[in-house]
Amino acid sequence: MVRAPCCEKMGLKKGPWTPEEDQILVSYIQSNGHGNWRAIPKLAGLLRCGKSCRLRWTNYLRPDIKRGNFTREEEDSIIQLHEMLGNRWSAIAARLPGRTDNEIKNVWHTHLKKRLKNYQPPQNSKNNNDSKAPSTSQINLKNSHNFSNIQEDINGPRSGPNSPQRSSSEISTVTADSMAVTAVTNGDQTMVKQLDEMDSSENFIPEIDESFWTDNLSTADNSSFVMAGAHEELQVQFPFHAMKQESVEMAEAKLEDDMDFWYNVFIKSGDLLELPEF
DNA sequence: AATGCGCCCAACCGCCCGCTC
DNA sequence: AGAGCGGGCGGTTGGGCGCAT
Repeated sequence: MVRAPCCEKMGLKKGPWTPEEDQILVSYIQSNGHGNWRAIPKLAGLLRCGKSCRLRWTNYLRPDIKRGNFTREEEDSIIQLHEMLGNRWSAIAARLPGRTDNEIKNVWHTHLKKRLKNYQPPQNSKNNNDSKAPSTSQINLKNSHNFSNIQEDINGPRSGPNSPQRSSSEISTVTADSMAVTAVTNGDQTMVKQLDEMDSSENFIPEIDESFWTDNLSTADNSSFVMAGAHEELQVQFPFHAMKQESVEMAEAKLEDDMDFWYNVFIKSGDLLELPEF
């Protein structure tokens, strides 16, 4: 099947959007939502193709988009996520609330590739395909920057003006001997399985399969949420709402504020764990 | 002041995938 | 089963801008 090129948009406008067009699109979507992108231009009275409308909305007009320069922490996260996910920009964007795949792609090509160029990899890197990138085991996301970001994301303001404040949220971390456990919930139910409660003589790696996510993320029973330990490998933390690839507000509404889950994904160096899609 | 050059980023293009009929 | 369609994704483009000469 050969799809007709988007040249059915003959006579339709291309190029930069004007403020007037933006206004029309925003007000239409705000009052009607976007059901069928292809139908939107007609219904809204825009001389654009539906695809152009969708891109304009998702990359620029969406209210939950975080504008402005990327922080160093965000850039570090992108580098790390790119290491894990490759050029899957949408997957990376899903883990960086408020940032779009297009934006991340641009930042990667304009800034981050240069940054990595200056990085001298250790000799005999086993991965010669991208020898300029740091190896997984050389980056530890679990640093103060990331935790301050997490705290900020939960308590605002970066989650957006409409996000509920969670003054009682807290993050607990326990680290010892390169093992760590982290859990975040709202309210007083912070559940941290202390390392000393685990059998630290073993490398405690949870069995993570499809049922792990559904069993643990869909329940309001925090106590059943199993946090994982890891040995010397990298730890990556993702917000639950980001995993769901939805806006903070949407995800929070869906969860009905039952809880926030931040969880660790432990990845063996060179043995990447594919994150489940929700 | 004029010109050239490189960078940035919004927008586009083409392809793929999943759903519906 | 497969055609048709909408939506999503990654790669690419080109206009605007700032800086250097």
